[in-house]
Amino acid sequence: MKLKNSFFYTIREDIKDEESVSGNLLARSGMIKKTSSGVYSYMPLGYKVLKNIENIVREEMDEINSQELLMPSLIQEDIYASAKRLDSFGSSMFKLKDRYDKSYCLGPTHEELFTLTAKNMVRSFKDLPFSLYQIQTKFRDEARPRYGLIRVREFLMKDAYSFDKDLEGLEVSYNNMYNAYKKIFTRMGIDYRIVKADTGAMGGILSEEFQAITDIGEDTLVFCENCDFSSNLEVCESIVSNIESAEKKLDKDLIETPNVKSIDDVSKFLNEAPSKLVKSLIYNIDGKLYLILVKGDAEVNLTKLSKLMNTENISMATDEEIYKLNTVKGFVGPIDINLPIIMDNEVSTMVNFVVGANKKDYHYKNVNIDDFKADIISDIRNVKEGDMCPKCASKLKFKKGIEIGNTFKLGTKYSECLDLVYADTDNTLKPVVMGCYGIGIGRCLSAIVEQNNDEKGIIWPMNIAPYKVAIVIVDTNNESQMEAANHLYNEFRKENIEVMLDDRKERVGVKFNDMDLIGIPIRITIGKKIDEHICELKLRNEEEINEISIFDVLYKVQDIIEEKNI
RNA sequence: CGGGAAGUAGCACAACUUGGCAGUGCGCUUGGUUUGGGACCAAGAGGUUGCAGGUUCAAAUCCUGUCUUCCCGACCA
Repeated sequence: MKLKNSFFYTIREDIKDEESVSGNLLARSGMIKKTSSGVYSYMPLGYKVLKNIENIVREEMDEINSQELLMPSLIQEDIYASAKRLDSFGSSMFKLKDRYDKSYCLGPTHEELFTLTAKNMVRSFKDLPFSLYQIQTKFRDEARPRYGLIRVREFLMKDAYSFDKDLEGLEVSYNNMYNAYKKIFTRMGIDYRIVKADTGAMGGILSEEFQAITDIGEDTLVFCENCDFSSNLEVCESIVSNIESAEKKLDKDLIETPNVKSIDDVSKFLNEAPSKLVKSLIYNIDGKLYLILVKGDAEVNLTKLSKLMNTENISMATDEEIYKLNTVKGFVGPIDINLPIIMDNEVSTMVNFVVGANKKDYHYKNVNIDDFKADIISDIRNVKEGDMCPKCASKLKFKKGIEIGNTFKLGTKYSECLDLVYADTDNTLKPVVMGCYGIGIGRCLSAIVEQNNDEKGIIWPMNIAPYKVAIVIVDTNNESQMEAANHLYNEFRKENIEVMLDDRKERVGVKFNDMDLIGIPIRITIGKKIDEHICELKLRNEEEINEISIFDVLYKVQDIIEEKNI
């Protein structure tokens, strides 16, 4: 592409509306443009990057014999009713009506449609296994879009689905996909980790997430310092350690704690560590109130609580609901309260602890678990950094990540709901065993930028860059420079090397800064020394500038591209 | 959905408190001087101050409503 006479712009100052590094750099480099909250256009340069990402995905999907197709975005709403997902997606589904008042939605995910599609073909065990995928726009009405392309309401997703006759088959398909994903993210140059995750609205047997490591990540990931254990915080099992050995005091003490409400306040007021207190929270679980107990320095894990109680309908009790109970907000405790109690298993290791007295301005000291009755005792807390690894008992540490891919062993959830069955060798009808596998294309793009940038702009990995080479002409009025640059440009094009020719009538500093901002990996500068057949070669991620003969440039560039391509 | 902030030229912002010609920097146009890391001088173009209503002789400024965007939280594959 020749920059003169093309659609190309950059923005010099920070964009007020884009706080995240990736969102800001992508907007400033003229790659994306927001049209409304969580909805973006890809400009020519950004679209080239997007296609490069898509192509890596396509190549690796082809490699494992997954076939591409394309489904609609406009979908009759009742398709989602069959697997009871109208509720689980609920308000995050974009809904609309046609002129006959029939209900449609913009598809948030496509398990149902793919399952129905498979029914067109699957009759017998001989038709299995196979896998299908698409790269298509998904719509989710996010409560709060943020961080540029990372959490958006309309986004490109690669979603793949595998169809097998049994769990052994699924295991093979799943592993194929899993390995393909590893190759895909490695080729994109993303620093990622794989963690165990919640199956959420997808349902099924197993979920693993591919997480790009970055500080603005919305997920907290748990790793072991010693072994290969990894998990998303929301499903990470907590191990009970540090059983307190002090002797139990027989009598609890009622103590006055005027206006001392939060764990922090109580801890300071009594000069006791938060780990000597028990946090009492009232939750509304499926319409019924429960008292939840965790150690003072622990957090309740809603995913675990939700699984334990087998419902997604969980929220903190409202002030109104608490007001009706025989307790006072800020002084809630397990003693003499008329609520079923769900206690975290770590609380059972505590002795002589502090709880609210269900009475304004009072707490109990020296309380022990014999002083009340817990109805359910289970792991309902988040692990903390430094806690014991569930696998090897070493210490756990945290990192932040962006979920860029997710793989699910779905099992037969959808095939049973939608009657996708096959005749087995014994002529009995069995449900097809499915897996589903997603990659957020736009999120990959953002994650790459989050991980690859400096104060000057984006540093694209070779495989992703919109153009691999930028030829910068120092003086566009100089005929020999123009001629040499154009000649080189044509040479590159002949060799199918994606090249950008900066032939704009700008000062050279402007061109250098623009090429740095948009992150082109290789820069060739054609300047004064062109009369001696010398030009300059500089890599975006290195400081050094090398003078080389114009006749060697093509081969040198080919070498660099080959070396950096994965 | 709860809390906070903000909407003024393509971008970033000032003027608002105390109502009185709509401003600055970058970018853009023209001319000139420059020319290897975001040049300089001069002259210009560009605005329904988010939108609607109200108060007033007069509203970017005060009042009411509304829309939009961002941040923290809730929610979320």
